[in-house]
Amino acid sequence: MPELPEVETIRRDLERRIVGKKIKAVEVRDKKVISFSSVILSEAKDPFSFGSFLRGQKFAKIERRGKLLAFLVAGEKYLLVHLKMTGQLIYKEKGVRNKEKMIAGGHKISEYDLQVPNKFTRAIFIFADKSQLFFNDMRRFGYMKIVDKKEKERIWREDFGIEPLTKDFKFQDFARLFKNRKTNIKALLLNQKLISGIGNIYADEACFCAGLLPWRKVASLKSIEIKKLFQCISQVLRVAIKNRGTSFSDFVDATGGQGGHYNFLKVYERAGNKCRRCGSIINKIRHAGRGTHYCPECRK
DNA sequence: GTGTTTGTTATCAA
DNA sequence: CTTGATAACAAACA
Repeated sequence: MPELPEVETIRRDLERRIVGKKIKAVEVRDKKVISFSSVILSEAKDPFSFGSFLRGQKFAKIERRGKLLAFLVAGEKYLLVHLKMTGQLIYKEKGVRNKEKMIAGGHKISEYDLQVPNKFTRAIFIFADKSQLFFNDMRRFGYMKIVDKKEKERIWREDFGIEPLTKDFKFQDFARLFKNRKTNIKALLLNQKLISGIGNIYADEACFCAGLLPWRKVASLKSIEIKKLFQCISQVLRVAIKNRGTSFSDFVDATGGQGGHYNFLKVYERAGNKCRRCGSIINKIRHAGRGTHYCPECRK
């Protein structure tokens, strides 16, 4: 599951590799993952394909909001890319076998990740220098969508809450989310309209870091606990980015390599193992329909 | 055949 | 109107 650290890792990987390169061709293997905003469609004089829209253009920069990527193209249009659960963006230079980079690490990575294209490749971008970008998605939840600047900015403004790791991530704004709300900590952290980019892995990790049980009602938190959680979110996300994200099922970075954060996780996917802080056994329950990991002892 | 995995949205309830 | 809780979706794997 690519969350903020994984998507940011991909963004950085791709920015230095594909920005400025001319798009020579686009191969769409699965139309389900492609769409256009209605404004784009109404602007078009003639019906056009995804490929003909992007051909000859360049990605000028790559932005990220939460788990969503936006590739800027000419005419202030954006290609939005959401990887949802199993999406991948894998860049490959001509003649380079990504397979050779896929060494060690080993956490249940599918054999299909070892080579591109594969049967889950939904679209391929071919650049003028013969390098290629593969959009893979086993489950087909992910999407690529062309939108105009206005729509992109509306999404940036309305669909996402506070962006962690930016100057807009201020304690006062974060603490305000806890007022007059009947929900629990984990549901709040997973709500993209309140705070962007946190998914199941880092929600559990942030709660553990703060010594808080994920199902606690947010209204019951003392100011000092909210402060701790606020600091933990930044810390947990920063370290995960530094380690290039967590790979345990499908995530690979933009070169097809695994993230290095798996072995640093404190609770996620560690049920039955000893807590790295206190030595008791990490537990896992189902909360709000999601696997939720916690240490029964490490909490204030 | 069954249960499990989760990001997001749809739907219904309060 | 807002908010919250839950189901549904997708597809592969153990």
